[in-house]
Amino acid sequence: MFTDVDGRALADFPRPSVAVDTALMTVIPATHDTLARLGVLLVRRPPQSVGAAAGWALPGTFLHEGETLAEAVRRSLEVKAGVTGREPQQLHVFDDPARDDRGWVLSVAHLDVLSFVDLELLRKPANSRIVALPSRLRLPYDHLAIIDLATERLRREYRAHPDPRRLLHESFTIADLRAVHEAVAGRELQKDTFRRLMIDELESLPAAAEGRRGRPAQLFGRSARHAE
Amino acid sequence: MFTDVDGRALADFPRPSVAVDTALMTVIPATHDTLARLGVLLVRRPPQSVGAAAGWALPGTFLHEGETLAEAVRRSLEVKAGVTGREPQQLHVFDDPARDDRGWVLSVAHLDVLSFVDLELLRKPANSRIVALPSRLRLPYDHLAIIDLATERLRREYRAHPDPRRLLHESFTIADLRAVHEAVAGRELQKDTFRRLMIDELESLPAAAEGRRGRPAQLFGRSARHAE
DNA sequence: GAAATAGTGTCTGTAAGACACTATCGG
DNA sequence: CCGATAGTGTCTTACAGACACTATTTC
Repeated sequence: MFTDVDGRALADFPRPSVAVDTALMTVIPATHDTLARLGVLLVRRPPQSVGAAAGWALPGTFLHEGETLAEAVRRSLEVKAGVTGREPQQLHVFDDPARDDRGWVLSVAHLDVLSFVDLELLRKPANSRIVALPSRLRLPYDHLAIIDLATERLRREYRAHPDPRRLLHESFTIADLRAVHEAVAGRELQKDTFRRLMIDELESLPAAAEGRRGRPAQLFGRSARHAE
Repeated sequence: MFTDVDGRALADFPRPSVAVDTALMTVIPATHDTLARLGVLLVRRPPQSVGAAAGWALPGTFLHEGETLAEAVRRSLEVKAGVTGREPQQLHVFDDPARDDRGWVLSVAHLDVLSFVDLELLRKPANSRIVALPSRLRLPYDHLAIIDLATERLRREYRAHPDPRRLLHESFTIADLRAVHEAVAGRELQKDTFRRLMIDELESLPAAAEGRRGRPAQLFGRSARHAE
């Protein structure tokens, strides 16, 4: 039986193509009649794609030589959507040998997060769109599974700490923070419980929010201890 | 500037070698003067290894064509240690382009778990050893980081559920279960709290443990609801 | 009975969930 | 004053941690 050995020349083995696919998530702000919601960036698939209908997909690319996965993720976001990613995080390797009919392609799924404002300022509208989740769109390959993994990961991150991915700016009210967390969680969070859970990791600033109805809210920033 | 496109021929891109490395974890039973401890399987590195001293390492192999990562993990355990793995689980992809001086090699780290008895019955003693953790051994590549990731993952799995990786047989006492959980956690767990945490997911069997000192303990099995 | 281990009663502190109340703004 | 939003007091429930007690076996 044939078994490989560490010392054997690497060139003797057929090698897979390695791709990255990224769920670039954001929180779509509330409008007058909808709450804030989680969203994901999709890019237009090139029409010359073989074996699959043109349409929308997560941004992805093949890993280049001498490149790390995180660099490939940032490059694919830059090239496909004009967006600069921040901290791509690995989710899972999809490895079904038959998952891509163009050949043997492993895909390393990633999560990255960007604020809606940054995303809208950077992205190329002709090539990309942001869809609210959950979406009824049909996506190719394992892209729906990637979005589910990304959502789950993000929810866990946001469960016990204030805006760990920094979707908000330096100062914000607890109501702002709660709206973001509710969008990520996909459900309403009780205001008193939420406040008590987060307050320990926030630092109150010597200012209050202006230009809103009702009692002005205290502004907060991330406390030094938890700002990382 | 050169940018790849999905439809471009895959063969045009240089491809990395893809390896798997596995932390095959077990719980080393208690002896008369030591508590049960977490252990990991190491295999002897082939002497012809280039660029690194021969010694001990996690079992690993290169991914073969048409193979899934989990299959490669099982094959590497079989070939390198004579052991049949069960449910390899991905931990992380190590992707530093310079991490392996033999060339461009990505490594997908995995975790698998096997009971000590099964492991000792199967493994080839000349090629492999089981070391208790934490270990002071120097290991090549990212293998120490893999072991840390594996330990952390296993600890989370064992925090709130009875023996999810089935290191114990069908029936066991709560003391047996606690010994395993203490080995995984790396610290003592209080017996009353532990019992109350686990009891809901256990089913008491119509038998008691025999051949031990003191009051015989109730035997339990996994309750149907939580057996998965 | 003594030693050893199994199993339980119960107190305390913490924290989530829930509800209702008070506080402070614009108009 | 009213409407609106911010922020808090407090009750209930659950549960982890801790301690001490009872229970049942072997020797």
